[in-house]
Amino acid sequence: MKAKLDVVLTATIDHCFKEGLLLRQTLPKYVIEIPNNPDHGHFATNLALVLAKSQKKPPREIANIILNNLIDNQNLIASAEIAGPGFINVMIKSQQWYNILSEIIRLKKQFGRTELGKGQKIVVEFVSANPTGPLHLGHGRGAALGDTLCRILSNCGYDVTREFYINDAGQQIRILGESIYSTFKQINNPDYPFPQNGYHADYIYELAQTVSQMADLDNLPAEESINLCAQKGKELMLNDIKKDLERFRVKFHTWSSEKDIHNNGLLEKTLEALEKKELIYKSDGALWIKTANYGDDKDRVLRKKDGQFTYFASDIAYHLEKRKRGFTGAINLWGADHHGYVPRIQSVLASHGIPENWLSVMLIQLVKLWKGSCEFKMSKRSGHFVTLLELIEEVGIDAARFVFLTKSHDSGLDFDIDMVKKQDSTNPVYYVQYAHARICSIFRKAALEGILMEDNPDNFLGNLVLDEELALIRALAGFPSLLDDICLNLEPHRLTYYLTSVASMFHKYFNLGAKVQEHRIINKDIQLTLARLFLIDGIRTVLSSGLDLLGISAPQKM
RNA sequence: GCGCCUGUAGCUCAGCUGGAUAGAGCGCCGGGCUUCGAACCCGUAGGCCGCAGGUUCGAAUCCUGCCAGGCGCGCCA
Repeated sequence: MKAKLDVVLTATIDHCFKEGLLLRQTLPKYVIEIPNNPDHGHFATNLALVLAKSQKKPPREIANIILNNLIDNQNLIASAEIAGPGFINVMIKSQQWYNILSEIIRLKKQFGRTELGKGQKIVVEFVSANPTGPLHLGHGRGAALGDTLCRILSNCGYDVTREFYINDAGQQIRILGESIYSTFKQINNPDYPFPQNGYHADYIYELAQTVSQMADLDNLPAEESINLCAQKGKELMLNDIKKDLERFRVKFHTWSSEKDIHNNGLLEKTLEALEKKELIYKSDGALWIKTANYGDDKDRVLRKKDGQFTYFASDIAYHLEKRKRGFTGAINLWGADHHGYVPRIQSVLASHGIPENWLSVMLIQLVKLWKGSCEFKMSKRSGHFVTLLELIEEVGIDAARFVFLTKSHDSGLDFDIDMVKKQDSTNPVYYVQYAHARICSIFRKAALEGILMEDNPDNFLGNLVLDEELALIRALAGFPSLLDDICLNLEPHRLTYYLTSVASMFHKYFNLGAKVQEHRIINKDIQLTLARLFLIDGIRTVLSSGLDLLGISAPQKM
């Protein structure tokens, strides 16, 4: 609808240029927005305000010229007026809104699908937890945000690949092996030394139990046992991670392994290519890459003096490989503690002529845990953390996802454990789900009363004349463009606010019937009843689609 | 010291990318079920949008400088 109105405005301005009513110029940026205050119309535009300077006329005068020359071929506009300093407030004809509701009812869950990303192939890398321990709350936030973003991108026509990058090549896997092995040895020998920086936690003990049943750790050479513990521990951990993610309704298409990059020669090939581009050099016995020329603070080491590759080296290979796989765009969801790596990796991409906007990095600020007024410090090494699994067992998947998804990713998140535990019926997710269940219940009631739904809504919708009804239709109409906005700005959290607001409008509307018989959805006037049933059917469709995109269930009863 | 993020109601957070009277949930106080689901609705109280300048018709939003908090600045992973 906004787009249709924009057509009207540009046609009008064009007309004014031709007639010499306005000086010909390129249009400055203006907005068409939905005003907070319903008195300001369905849409408001600042077009006249932004034109004032270059036209050298007062904004209200320009607004007047525009309104006197409106080219409204599609017959959208019911009325339009000038307000305040020069806003143009526009009311759209009710019939236009009925048409949209009719479309929602016809399209059902297809409504809201858009083609914004048509032809674009993007890879979204998220979670990417080290397989050295179970997923904790921070991973949960990344998982919920990444998964929902992927769902919305797919909905909007993007071809999305969900990817988990496994850091399975470094020192931390070695430490995992040592921790498991030492824990095993300590069962019979409490004095057996434990590695410095080792992981102290219950899950290590469980891994030690499992691995010791798979192999005779006591009679193998220590080194061999440690390798085995590392290998098996990693596999078991990764399995757990996959299981937890699936439980959390998060799926991946590809699991990309850092170790593979080392083993399959990709790293060497990448180095050769960098060499050809004269991007690397040797210094102090180490191998360096010139990132400083492309926006980084300084050059970085690829291979250390001791011959080991840095984490950054495989990261470069990984990202350049992603580019080669033909993606038109890439999105990484990283913990905010990795923000220092953004200019680093961007500079490597820049050195290959890859534009900066090819890779978007969403930095997810840390989740801080509180217990009452005390901060609950999490650490894998100390074994002191709250796992994702514990959270979903405590509050349920729907509630957990909703909490993560109501926060913007770049704002830190304080999570009070005690609050979360009691967030059963006070969690806002139930508010949205309740609206859906309530609508389903009304349809059950209607069926009991023998009301038969008609196929074609168009003969009935004209009965919807209450402000609340028209406001609801307008809110539903904004669903597709909201989803597009979310894709363009990478802001999945906005969907939760939208759904909460639609649910709120519905609950208010429903409650009108408590006081006034005629305002009930099922009432004595069958024509009106059918119209209202069509309306709430449309609401149900949008709520259900929206909840799907959040990975949250839309219950028929609760 | 440098860089990124944050600072909005008692608490947790939104604020549609510069718009008109700044919002929600929770919490507090009060009201509403003999008929469509009270997991709901209605009302009251609660704000120097961290502070100070600047940009303009117009600033929570953009710019500069401070203040406070978080996180990073390795030939660690």
